[in-house]
Amino acid sequence: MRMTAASEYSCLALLSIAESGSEWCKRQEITERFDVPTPFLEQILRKLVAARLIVSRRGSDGGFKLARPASVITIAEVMRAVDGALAPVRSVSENFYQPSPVEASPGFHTLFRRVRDAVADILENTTLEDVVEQEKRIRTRSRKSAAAARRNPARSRSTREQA
Amino acid sequence: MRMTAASEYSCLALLSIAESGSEWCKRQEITERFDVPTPFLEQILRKLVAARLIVSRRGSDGGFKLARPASVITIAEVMRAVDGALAPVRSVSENFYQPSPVEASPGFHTLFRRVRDAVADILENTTLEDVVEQEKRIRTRSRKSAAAARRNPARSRSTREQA
DNA sequence: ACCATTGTTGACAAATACAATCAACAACGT
DNA sequence: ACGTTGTTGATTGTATTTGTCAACAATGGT
Repeated sequence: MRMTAASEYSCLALLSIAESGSEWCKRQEITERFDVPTPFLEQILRKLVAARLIVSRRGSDGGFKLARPASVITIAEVMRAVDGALAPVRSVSENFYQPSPVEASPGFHTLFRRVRDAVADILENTTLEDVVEQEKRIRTRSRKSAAAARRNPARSRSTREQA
Repeated sequence: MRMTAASEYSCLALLSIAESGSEWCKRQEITERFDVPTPFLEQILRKLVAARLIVSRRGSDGGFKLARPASVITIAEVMRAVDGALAPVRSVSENFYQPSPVEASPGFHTLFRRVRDAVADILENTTLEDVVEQEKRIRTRSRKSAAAARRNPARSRSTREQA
């Protein structure tokens, strides 16, 4: 019930690219920031280009940019482009249907359909922009709490959790 | 983002076993009903026994029974016993935590955590009994609609969907 | 025109996980 | 004792995942 490393990396790559804004984001920026094996990242970026989520430019000032604003790229699209179906079993997939054993059981079929819908509901309604915003908020918050911790170490979260 | 064939089969196996009630359900019943490769089913049943979800008895009147009432076996337990984590990435798993790349992004980490919670929420709160009940209801309904279809083929669902 | 930089492509290889199989064995009921 | 049924461990084939490589193509700067 899990996604592949490739789709994890693709998320991180898109984060870097999104944060680069109108600048061309180089592969190297991504591999350095997130420690992704370079040639593996190549493949992943290829898929993202093929899926028209990003565009690329070669040359000394080349790199990658989002093909459309982050606000209209859903994470569901990303996952589908890289991993395929969102559904736990192929037989309940909307976009990648294939027969599978659970079809023999209406009860389980319904259940897994609900799971698929729950996952899809989240990922369809979360855009890359949402994630970038969330990312900013959390980074700001942790800078603040780090500052607070320096002022008063006794009350800080990490100190408490040592206990 | 999908579960394995093994956990699909394990669901079907548990359905058969649950429906057998206090009777011992034989392996053969399961393989015949759902067309599961027999020796593969062995392995799966082993895991279910090891996870103490079912108990077994050898001998000419042997077979498998639920280890506890279907009403206190959640599908989440089943999936964990056979497939491991419910989470899309190991780093957001409650029961099978392991480091994984997305940890480098608080934004995505939060998102995938939400996905995990949504899935867990469904599977933790659905018992095997719920599925069996659902199964009965749907079978009754389709018998009724089959009867209805015989009375008035023009309005039946399957006829409409041919269009 | 040339060069360094950067992305593109396709093929390839290693590692892992998945799915399936088998044979010898152990318990149980009659 | 006998047949039935589950148990165990080892093993195998295959697909997928993950990672690598080398040759190539475009771009910008000099």
